Amino acid sequence: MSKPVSFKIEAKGKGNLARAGVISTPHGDIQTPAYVVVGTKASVKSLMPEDLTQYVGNQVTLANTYHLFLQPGHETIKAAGGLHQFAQWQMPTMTDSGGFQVFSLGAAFGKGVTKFAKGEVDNETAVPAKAGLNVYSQKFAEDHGKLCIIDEEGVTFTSHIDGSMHRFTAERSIDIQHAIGADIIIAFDECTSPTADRDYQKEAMDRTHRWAKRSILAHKQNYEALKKQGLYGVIQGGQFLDLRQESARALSDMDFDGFGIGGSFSKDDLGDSLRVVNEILPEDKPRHLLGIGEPEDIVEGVLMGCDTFDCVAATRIGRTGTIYVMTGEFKTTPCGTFTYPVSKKINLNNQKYKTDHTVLDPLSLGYVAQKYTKAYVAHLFRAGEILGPHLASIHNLNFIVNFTKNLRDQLLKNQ
RNA sequence: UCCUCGGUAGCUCAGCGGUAGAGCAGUCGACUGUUAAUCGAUUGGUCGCAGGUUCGAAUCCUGCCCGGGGAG
Repeated sequence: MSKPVSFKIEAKGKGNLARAGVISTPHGDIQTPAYVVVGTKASVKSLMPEDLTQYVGNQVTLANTYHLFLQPGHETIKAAGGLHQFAQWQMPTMTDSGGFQVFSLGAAFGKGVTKFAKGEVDNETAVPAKAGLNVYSQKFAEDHGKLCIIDEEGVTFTSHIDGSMHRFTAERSIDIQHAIGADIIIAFDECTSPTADRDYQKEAMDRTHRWAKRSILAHKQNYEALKKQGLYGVIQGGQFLDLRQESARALSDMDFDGFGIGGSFSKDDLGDSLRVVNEILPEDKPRHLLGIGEPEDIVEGVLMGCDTFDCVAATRIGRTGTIYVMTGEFKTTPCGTFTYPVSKKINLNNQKYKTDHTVLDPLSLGYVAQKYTKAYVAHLFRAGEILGPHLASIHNLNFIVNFTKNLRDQLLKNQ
């Protein structure tokens, strides 16, 4: 039986691990390197799927198992004919397993910790743990300091929506992802905190490996799903390179269709973490870097052998008025493989943009970037008009999708 | 004309004897497998005016000015 998800390399970087390729899925091909747009609740916040195809230009979209399980429920999506049909996502799709919520509702809950260690944890910008929570979840959070608890078998969550209790195991996550029906599904893992020590990273990694084996078994028991969906296993190990390598070796021996590289990183050695992993992973399978996606991180990721990237940054910062703009400068990577445009983030809420009648980004070819002015979009944000977040999100996604595509083009051209 | 309620930050208001606070707006910041149209920080005021009582008044008293409501 041929695999529903396969990967073919078209070009490689010289003196590094970069590669351009094609991931084939039942809903079409993904030309890599590629940026994966995040639509957690089967919705890219504020965008229609038509906006994606017309103005963003992404090839693949990712939803979240935990969120869709809680709302509207995976059975509802299955009854609708699957995620593509339900959300009108007419392109390849992925679902994340819920492993990130083990982190965001667990170790990171209310602490302002992100999966990226950047020096000290800034408690001042931490999201209040109980912000907007229902009384049941508040009680759970008071008792446990978080909304999810891990054990060997899986994870017990209290819903952040209504406080109801739920249990995720490797098998359960796979079952739910089968019902949702994305082309690429991801084994249930534990996204660890960068504040966790080595002992804990090792413990969590080993547990994730055990869950990985169980995920494969669960997947292979569903023949229908096996024909339509590819399964990725997730590398862990945190900031510890030897653990990363151990994780890569363990996962390489398992029958996955591709790999996610997850967990926490330190800003300084993201590249090293990816390199040591991708040197070990089988070359003929796609590698997805989970949740990383600032422009320079993507350059680093591609250079170190990653094929796809998803990140909420573009839509999250866009929704509150920050956009990527190109500076007009270019940088070339030390190996000479890539020359990429230097970008910066500007906050349209700043006073100076009230009267800036230049377009969002004169250097971009994006429709929104060329069509609408900073003064106009700044006005929309001040006025609380929903069109502001909408346009800024489209702009940022278009920027980062093309930024990533440009790296692919360079690999093909320099072949 | 009388009665009554009120006049505190740009706006809406809290404070009612120990020299002022909140929300919003304004200004700035953060955001990396979305608990996020979110979160954080921060600039604004001789408390309508003039007297008085008091060690001390936004707070009590008197007068005046301005606004809402009522009576005639």
